[in-house]
Amino acid sequence: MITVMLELAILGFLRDQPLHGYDLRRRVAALMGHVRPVADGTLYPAIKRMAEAGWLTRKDEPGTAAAPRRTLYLTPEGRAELEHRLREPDELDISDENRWFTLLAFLRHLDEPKEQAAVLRRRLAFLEEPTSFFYDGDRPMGAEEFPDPFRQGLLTIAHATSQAELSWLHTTITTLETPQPPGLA
Amino acid sequence: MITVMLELAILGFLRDQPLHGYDLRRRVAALMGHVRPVADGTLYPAIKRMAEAGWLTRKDEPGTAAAPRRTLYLTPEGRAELEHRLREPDELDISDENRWFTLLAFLRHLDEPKEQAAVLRRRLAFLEEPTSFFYDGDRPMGAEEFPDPFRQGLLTIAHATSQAELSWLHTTITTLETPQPPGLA
DNA sequence: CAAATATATATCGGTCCCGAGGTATGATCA
DNA sequence: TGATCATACCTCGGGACCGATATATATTTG
Repeated sequence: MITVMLELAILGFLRDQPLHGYDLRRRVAALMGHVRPVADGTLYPAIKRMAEAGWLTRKDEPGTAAAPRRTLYLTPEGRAELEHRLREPDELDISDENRWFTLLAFLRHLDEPKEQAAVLRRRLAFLEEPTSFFYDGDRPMGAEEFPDPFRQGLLTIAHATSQAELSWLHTTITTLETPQPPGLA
Repeated sequence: MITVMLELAILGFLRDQPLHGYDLRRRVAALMGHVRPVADGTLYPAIKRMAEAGWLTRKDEPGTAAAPRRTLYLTPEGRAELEHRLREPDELDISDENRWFTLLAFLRHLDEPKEQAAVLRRRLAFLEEPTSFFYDGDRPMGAEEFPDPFRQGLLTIAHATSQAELSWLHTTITTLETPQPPGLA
């Protein structure tokens, strides 16, 4: 599960600029450290695996720093992979919440506002499904299942979260789909 | 990581009433299925492990249903373990968000409102720390790190979530700590 | 009547992932 | 000058977890 988020983050950061592993580690920690910490024993094997898949190349740079660095460059294949993963997210559900946030963090790498809006619309469609969250089948999980104030609180918080995201999605999609008058700055 | 949430849920459900494994499975799925699905290969070993730890006992009931049931009963040791875990949550951070919600779902099992409020206060203290979420050390992660509208949206949603929880915590703590006039209802 | 589905419990192989440790150098500080 | 820390990369053992599978019966559906 972490692999999917981590690989997306690596592809996204390397599209911004070439980085060496240690630097990448810092950025990944800043992005998802509080949500899901990533260990060295996960990061470095991921880099190796992705290099073998041809999504990035490694160039040794001895003498640059304290220890020998291996700078990582995104290949055209890696760039294509990133864009594929942004365009065709295969899961948008709650159990993959972290993954959705990671995707959001790199959605700017799809150049077309129309494409960006299309991805947001998919998330919106998912959130608006009555089967999404706190539903069991088609029956909402309400009073009976959550009789005490603490479970009620859980529902309250979940509802507020979902409302916040929905309203953000609506305004952002509108903005993205409003055609920009050409010739302006 | 799932172990902690799952065991808490099992202890909590069994404090309500004895259940057999399949029933427990349904309830666990209803509670955390959308957040984090739990496989059979995780649930049944957990039951076994917890029985060996002395937190629950199993009683075979042949002929009750299609297949032979093994009804699960919480032992006094299991009950003590549950209350210990509710009273002394060792982690309340974001990476353990699911765990916090699971704890909330069973907090009613601490009988004293004062004790319930104490746990909420700890969560409140954590959320109000400036080092909590979207902070890197003591520097808030703001404009520079999240330059595009999508990362801004991430911040917006996270902020709304946190505000919703904070306001709920404040009112609930106040209610819990308001002494009930004796002799009513 | 046959097939499919739901009930019900459990094991096992294999993968994913983390924590700990290993290696090495430059910088900082007492 | 010696200790300690930050930089920098990587491996390995082991535990947690999932998916698949096995088994067996009652009920529903075609």
